[in-house]
Amino acid sequence: MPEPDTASSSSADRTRAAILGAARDCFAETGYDGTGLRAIAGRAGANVALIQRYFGSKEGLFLAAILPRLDISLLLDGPMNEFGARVAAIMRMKVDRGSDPMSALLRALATPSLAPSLAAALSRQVVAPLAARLGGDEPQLRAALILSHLAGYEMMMRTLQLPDLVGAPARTREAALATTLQDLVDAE
Amino acid sequence: MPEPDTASSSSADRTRAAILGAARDCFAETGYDGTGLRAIAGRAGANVALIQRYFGSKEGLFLAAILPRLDISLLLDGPMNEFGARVAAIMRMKVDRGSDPMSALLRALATPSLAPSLAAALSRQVVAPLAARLGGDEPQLRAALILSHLAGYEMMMRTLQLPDLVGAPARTREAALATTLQDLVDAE
DNA sequence: TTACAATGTAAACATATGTTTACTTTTTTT
DNA sequence: AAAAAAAGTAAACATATGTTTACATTGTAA
Repeated sequence: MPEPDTASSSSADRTRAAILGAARDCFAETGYDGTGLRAIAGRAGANVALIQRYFGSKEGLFLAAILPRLDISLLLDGPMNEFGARVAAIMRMKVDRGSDPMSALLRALATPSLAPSLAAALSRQVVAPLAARLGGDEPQLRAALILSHLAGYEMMMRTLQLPDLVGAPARTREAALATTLQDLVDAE
Repeated sequence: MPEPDTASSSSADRTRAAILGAARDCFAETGYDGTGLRAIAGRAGANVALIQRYFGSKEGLFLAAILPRLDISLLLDGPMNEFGARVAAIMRMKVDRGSDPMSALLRALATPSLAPSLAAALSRQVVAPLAARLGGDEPQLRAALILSHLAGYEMMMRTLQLPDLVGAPARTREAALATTLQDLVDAE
């Protein structure tokens, strides 16, 4: 019984990983409801039934593909008095490649059946680590508001592509984003 | 050929209105993808085929039900130096009844096919009127950021019900929301 | 009352969905 | 090499979807 949990190995692990990767791409591009299991399987070069075998259900696949990638350590890597500018810069770099977990998660926020799982994961993996780096009062609330602002910003920028936002000068837009985020970090 | 465009009248206008109302409720509760036309028709006490007759398609019904209700004049009714507090208060009152266009629209932001229509409507009916009341530089951008923040806030509060947000003291939460919004209004 | 258009109804259509079943091929173990 | 487990495949299942068609009912005008 070989059990290479994290490392990769023969066949099963390869297709498992291929399915996970294809799922991340599809969910990010067309959302949770808009993605069919056959599209994922086709993209992964695997059979549809293998999704059920390895992940139990569509929801199980989504959670397995997205939740482990919810990591904000990159955003927290540095002094917190530069948090706003740092996050704004990282957001700019991620605009091109839309297959990341952030896009997939944003598009899944509107799916009621996923809400409980996503809320718990965001609270534990995003809000909690961020709040731990915040001083002042109500760090959890302020961390949640930072997440809210980023979620709204990314949704308007990527999913909706609101012209008033995407059409604004990049420097001005990023400066405004950085200011709002930093204000939430520095709130008394 | 009676054509009572805005006013109401016999039969056809009544069921038309019933379908619109039921659509608003359903879309707000279960989202765009999660709502079936049969659910709307049943709630309206009408036949499914009438939806096609009166609104052409599911997308046509959604747009007809939501877009005309996108009105922020209530938020703009008052001095702009109290904008943040005013909006925060209004948001609190709307938490209970979730059948309003805002909930429906939030849940539809993730549906790619609706994005172009929604972006145009939000830009024209929300961002533009708000920007017209803002002084300073880049009023359009700042208006779009205000909308983004509200969208993220409402999504985390209602759809996701993020515990760090809904569990925070109401007064503190609303004060923080008001501050962020007012800062965007007053930005230099 | 007879025509005609408006309104409403029931059923079928075509398709897509997530999931399951039965089976074949490949790999590993004995 | 024979047996057993693992991995992969193809097809069916049950259901739900948006949409369309053909038909019945109602209301109105001639």
